[in-house]
Parts: sequence; structure tokens; C-alpha cells
Amino acid sequence: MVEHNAARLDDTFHALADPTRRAMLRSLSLHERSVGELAAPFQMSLAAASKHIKVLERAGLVRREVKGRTHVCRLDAAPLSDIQEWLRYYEQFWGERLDMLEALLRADTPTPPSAPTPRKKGRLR
Amino acid sequence: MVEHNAARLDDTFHALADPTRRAMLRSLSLHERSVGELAAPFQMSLAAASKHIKVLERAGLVRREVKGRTHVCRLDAAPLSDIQEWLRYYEQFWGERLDMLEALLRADTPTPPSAPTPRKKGRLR
DNA sequence: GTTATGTTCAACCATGGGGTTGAATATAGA
DNA sequence: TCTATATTCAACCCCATGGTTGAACATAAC
Repeated sequence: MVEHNAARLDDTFHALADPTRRAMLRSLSLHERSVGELAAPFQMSLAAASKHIKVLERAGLVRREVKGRTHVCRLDAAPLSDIQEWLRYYEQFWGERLDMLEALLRADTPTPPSAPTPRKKGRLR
Repeated sequence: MVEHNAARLDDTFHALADPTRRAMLRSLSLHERSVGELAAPFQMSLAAASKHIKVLERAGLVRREVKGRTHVCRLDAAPLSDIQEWLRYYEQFWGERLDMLEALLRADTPTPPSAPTPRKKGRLR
């Protein structure tokens, strides 16, 4: 129940905390791409893009196959699934919030705002 | 459809890319906590813990209410919901991967899929 | 008022991140 | 073989991050 693979989560979250890298993932979700192709949309050196790709690889989000002189990169979404798993625990909290909203919308009697609605374990989704 | 609030995602992902901060979130998911209570489990200075909390606040994951001399922190899971939203796009890929696996397991024969037949040397891709 | 408690602030340090450039490596093609 | 293409490597720069310490601030308690 406690975070088992913390370092893994560290790497994945860190990899995602950069717009360039997220854009690369998005690109890879359409086609597999060479390093050069991945780097093309960004105005940064190829070396810089290469570093980004390495960060994605370290997080397990990208796999690389060397084909002659070009390196072909493919998306591997598995770590994203791990993140979603991690997030699942917190779903109850926005679920709970939605329940409170629902309760507010449903309350035709104007309850004073100083009295917060007691949290009740609500149904999720 | 394109990432609208990239900076927001940056902050949230970055906040989550640290085990101390994730542990703090987990703690806040149980009770609201003062800064001191949040810091207690970790062997780092209070100042360091305070910085972590600030990172969480910057990402909108924690809200703080100053009550006398103690600062009470509460979880706000909304940014996590944004992340889940961002992840949703990629669900197709682990879904797709499962589909491909299923297809591989099922489609060893050139005959229609209804025939459960012994295997044949399958070329991948 | 004085003291104790809860928290931040400021300065500092070490490390790593994201960027650059220029050279090195490996392969494809003439 | 010679050259062009694809990519990495190494060195460097600047700045953010995560940690420290000691002082400052605000409030509670005596």
C-alpha cells in the first residue's frame, strides 16, 4: 500500500515535468520517430533534444532501437499506467469534493455557509 | 486538445517528482496537518520541509490556513484530477498494447479468428 | 512584559537540470 | 575511399533545487 517503487515514480514524474518532453511523448503517440525527427519541432540543439530523450528513456517512457545510423524511438506508456495507479488513491478526494458540490446544489434549504457540510463517504464515480 | 495549461502541469508534475512531497500528500489525505506535523516524519530541518510545502502550494496541491501561530495545511486534489485528465489521452496506448497482445495470442493462424488453432511461427511486426 | 512555540526568511552550499558548442563516433552513399 | 548524415560525448555556463544554519517574526502562555 505504501509507495513501493518510489524511485521509479520520481523518474517518471520528473520526465513529465517538462513541456518539451511531454510534446515529444505526444509526437511519439502518433508515429515512431528518429531522434532527429523528435528534435525537429523544437528550436534547441540536437544535443539538448537528445538529453530530453534520454530522460524519457530513463523513465521507461521511450524505447530506442538503433537501426543503422538512426535511432528509432517508440512510446512505452507503461510508466504512465503506473502513475494512473498512483493517482487512483486520490480519486476519492475529488470524488468527495463532487459529492459536496452535489449536496450544495441539492440543498434547497439555504444552509448557512458557516456550517460546512460533513463529509460523508460517497459513491465514487 | 493541445496542452492548454502547460505551466500548471509543469508545477504539478514537478511537485510530485519527490518522495518527501508525495509522502506529505499522503499524510494530508488522512488529516489536515500543521507545518510542524507535516515535517515531523522526515529527518530534515523544518525550513527544508517548509520549502517542500511551498512547492506543493505552488502546484495548488496544498492550501494553507494561518490559524494563530500555526499554519494548517489541507490537501487539494484538483491538480491531480488535471493530471489524470492529461493521462487519459494515453490510456489508449496501454489499452492498445493489451489489444495487440490479445491479437497476437489469438491470431496465429491465417484463418478467421473463430478458429482456435495450434501455433505457427509468428513474425512480430 | 517575558518566555516559549510555530513558522518563515536570508544566506549559503553542493548538486543537478537544461542549454550551448565543438569534436568524436558510426553508418550510408558516392 | 571519401563524404555526408545521424547521433552522442565532453566541456562548459547559468540557474533552480534541496539541503543546511542562524536570525527574525508572530502569537500563545506564563
